[in-house]
Amino acid sequence: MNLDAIDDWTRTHYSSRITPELDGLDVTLFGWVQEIRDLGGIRFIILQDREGTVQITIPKKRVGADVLSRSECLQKRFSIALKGTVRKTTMTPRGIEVIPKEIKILGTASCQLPLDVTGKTPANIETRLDARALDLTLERNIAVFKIQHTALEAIREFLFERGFLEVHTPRIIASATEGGAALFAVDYFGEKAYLAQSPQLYKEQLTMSLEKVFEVGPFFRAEESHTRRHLSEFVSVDIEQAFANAKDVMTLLEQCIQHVCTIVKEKCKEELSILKHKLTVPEVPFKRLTYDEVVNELEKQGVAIPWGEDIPTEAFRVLGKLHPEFYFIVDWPTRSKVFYIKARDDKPELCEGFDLMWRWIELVSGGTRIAEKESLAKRLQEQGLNPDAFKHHLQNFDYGMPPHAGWAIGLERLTMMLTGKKNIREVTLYPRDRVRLTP
RNA sequence: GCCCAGGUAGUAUAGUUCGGUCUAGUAUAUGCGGCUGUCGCCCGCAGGACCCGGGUCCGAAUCCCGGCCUGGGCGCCA
Repeated sequence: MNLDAIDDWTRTHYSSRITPELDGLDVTLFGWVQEIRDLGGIRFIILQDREGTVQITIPKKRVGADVLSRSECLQKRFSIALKGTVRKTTMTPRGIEVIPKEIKILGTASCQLPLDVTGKTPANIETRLDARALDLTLERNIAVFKIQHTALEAIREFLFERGFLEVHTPRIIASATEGGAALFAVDYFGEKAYLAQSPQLYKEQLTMSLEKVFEVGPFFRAEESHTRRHLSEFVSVDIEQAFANAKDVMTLLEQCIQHVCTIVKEKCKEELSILKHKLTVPEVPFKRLTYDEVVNELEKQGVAIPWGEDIPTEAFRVLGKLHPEFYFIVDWPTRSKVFYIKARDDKPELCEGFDLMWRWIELVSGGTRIAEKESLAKRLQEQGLNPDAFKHHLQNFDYGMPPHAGWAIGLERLTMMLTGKKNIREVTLYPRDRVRLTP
């Protein structure tokens, strides 16, 4: 098929901007054919773009020969441009339609698509991810990522206003930053290197200079996780603040979460309604449960956890039923948290780390960090890590490391909360997990 | 890594219990034809599938074994 050139055409309106008030106006639209309904003498084409759809109506006897012949060639997912006149009508749900004067065919598509692009015949997640670029054209999927975008915009706005600087730390690193999670190895000019699992040590170092920093970026965990809430590559929203402790950053966090919910609820009404998701703006402060309280609550529910142990998923699910919204878990046993979390001065067996839970899912984790070199080296050893591997990090503690604290939000998990999606891969454009490396 | 469940047209499913009218049904998608107000349009026609390999049996989509793939759960974690 011969394709048309765009020439000097430019879009005048997105589909969603066509309103009855524009009756009689000539517009130029760009987009894709989503659906064709041909009734014989009249043909309806649903034109889709990023913002929605609009009906193009072709009364066959009343349009030019060129419009007629081009419209006959159209198939689903063809990308097209058209110039036409807006017409107010009572015969479409939105009260408008566009009568084309000129159509350009800019791109074609195969006739048998791997997914139903109108979204009426739903496909399995596996089929959808295999054809993810096409899957993402569905209105309900676009809605997810518009919400994610809006959430991120709200977070940035919130942090900028409070004087945080956005930074970028290395993704390629020489050794483990946290010890625990497994790393992906990469070849770095013949040397062994790793993909970063977290910006933790770098953002801590930056509190010495930039004081308040945040970073949004992908991190990598080579865990063999096989769940609806884990990815091998995920996006973390990390902050770190000098001259602050856990209490300070917890207040910051709950305000940030509240702000995000407020903004998303306000700006994404349409998207939330497409997803049929009710978002409630949480009240602050969030509940603060201590580890001991949690263990006691769970015991009453018949779930026993030996003191000092981490809380297993099954127990979190029970906990999520008891606390169906946001809640912090604080005063964790020191030995259950990563090495850089500061122990309490009064009770060293407890630490100043916290988790922000949403129902049963860990959404954020953070805490006051150890700012003193000897304590940090000691904790490294206690956790079975080699302080020598961290000497580049440790030496910075000789140069004026301020007391500091911070947290990290799992962006995809936050998006799950905001959209009501139950599988993290739904809220990831191109998810990477134990078994998926493509597309 | 461990434990469950499952693989049927492009997509989503019925059928598998208890092997035989299954020549594998349905919806949607696709192709062709018809239709001037559809909006999950409608009507007619057509083509399109039992994951792979082995076994049991007169006979396997169905039972058995092995493999591959997928989904979910656990552990780990955000």
